[in-house]
Formats: sequence, C-alpha cells, structure tokens
Amino acid sequence: MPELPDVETFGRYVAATSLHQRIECIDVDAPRMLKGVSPEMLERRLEGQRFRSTRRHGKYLFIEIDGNGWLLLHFGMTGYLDYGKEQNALPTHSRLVVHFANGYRLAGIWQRRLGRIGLAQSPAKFIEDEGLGPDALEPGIALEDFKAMLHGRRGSIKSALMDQSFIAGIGNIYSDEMLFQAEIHPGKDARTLDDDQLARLHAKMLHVLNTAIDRQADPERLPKSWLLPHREDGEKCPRCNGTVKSLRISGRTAYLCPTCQSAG
DNA sequence: ACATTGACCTGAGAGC
DNA sequence: TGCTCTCAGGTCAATG
Repeated sequence: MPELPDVETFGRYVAATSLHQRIECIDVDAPRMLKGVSPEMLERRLEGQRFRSTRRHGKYLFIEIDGNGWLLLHFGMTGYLDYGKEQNALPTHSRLVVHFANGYRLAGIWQRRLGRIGLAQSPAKFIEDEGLGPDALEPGIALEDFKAMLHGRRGSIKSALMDQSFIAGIGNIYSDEMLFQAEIHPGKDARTLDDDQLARLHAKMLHVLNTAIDRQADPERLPKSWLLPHREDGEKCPRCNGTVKSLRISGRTAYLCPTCQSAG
C-alpha cells in the first residue's frame, strides 16, 4: 500500500484525529523496526507530550512532538494506522500504540516488520541525512527541473522513478501507473526519452499522485481507466485492445500494456 | 553507475 | 486438510 498517496492519506488521518491530545503512554513491540532509538527513548520523548502537526516527505511521515523533535514513521509494504477507542480491539500486528488521555489510541500496524519507527530532529535534517531526493509533489519540481534531473541518467525510466534519492515517494505501483498513462515503456532507457515523453511523464506523475490523494489512495475509488485495477497478466488494457503483461524490471514486477507502451 | 540478488518479515493464495 | 511454493505497494548490502 504505502507509496506517496497512501502516506499523505495517513498524515491527514493523523492530523484529523490525533493532534493536541495528551499522550498518556505508549506500547512498542517493534524489534528491528526501531532505528537509532530504544523503546525507552520513545516512551520518554512521547509520554506526557502532545502531537502538534504532521509533515510528509516521500514515503516518510513526520509527526511533530510538542516538547521537541518529530516521531518518524515509514510504512514499508504493509503498514497503516488506526485511530479508535481504547475499548476497541487492536488490529493484529499493532506494533506501536499511542494512548491518549481522551480514551482513544492511535495504532501503527505492520503485518510484516518492514518499516521504520524512529525519532528525527527535524524533517529537513532527516531528509538530508538519508539522502532523499525532492518529494515528487514538491512545487519545486517544474518540468524544466524534471528534465534536468533526468538528463544523462542511465538505466530504465521505471527504476529512476522509484529511486528515492532521485525523487521521493514513488514506488512500484504508481510508477507503473504514470508510465502507462504517459504511454512510455517502463524498461525504456531514461536517456532516450524525447521532450514530448518527458513532458507527458512529468504531467502524469503529478496527475496520478494528486488524483490518488483525492481518492484517499483507495484502490476501489481509482478510475477504472487506470492500469491499477487491471494489474494482472492477461487482463484487457483499459485503453486499447492490448493485453496487460508483466515484466521484471529492477527486481520488481512491472505491469504494462505493450501495445500502448511500445519499447521503442 | 547501473542491474541483480538475497536478506529482512509475515501471510495469502495457488497447486498438489 | 495440509503441505510446499511463490508472491507481495519497500529498502539495504553485497556482488557483477
């Protein structure tokens, strides 16, 4: 689930539910997901404090802690959040639970433990330390910047889009979607894209991410004209008479319509 | 500089 | 029913 639109949705969820309430205590059961912090450090930093605001960069969510610093969450492949009453049953695989004074709790659920819970001094410092590229929806990435960033870049366009140090936030699913809509083959060498293709890809990158955010990144609510609801070998392409097929690119399974997206 | 592979984790679904 | 195999929206380290 958690690529940029999902994480953006989680951030809005936290902002709508969990800010400005006193944190009574927390439970952490997340060995190997904590990096650079112990459960005790997390407790000390959070207990008695309140969450003040949220920020997102790429697939990382930052939640500002009133005292100082930020709680950092990365959702890996399966992570999500659930806010509810204390008496509600906790979802299985809740690895982090923040208990508020108002009788509600915010749970972080990771079926697989691929993900991250930590503390950051500030989003800016974290982004710098991790070497993350600009967020894919940063207003700064105008078409000219996008072209300049890709200029001379070797390797497939799909792996460039998924490279978090290049642009942060795009993963396997949404890279396929924007390439499908831009009618570009995912395996195409990034250096060989012409001006038209670069312009289409830039526009579709923004369109796909913004549309997905508008629909709360809920696959059910995404347009049927998208590739996403048809990500299966042998499905009919929603745009032409072609047949969707899968391909291995950069170690991930890419889906495409070879008819619309010629290898050129 | 790039791609590839395996590791990290856990569960779902397919096929037998 | 139960077993085995493969695969999954992510990232990291090691290798070619």
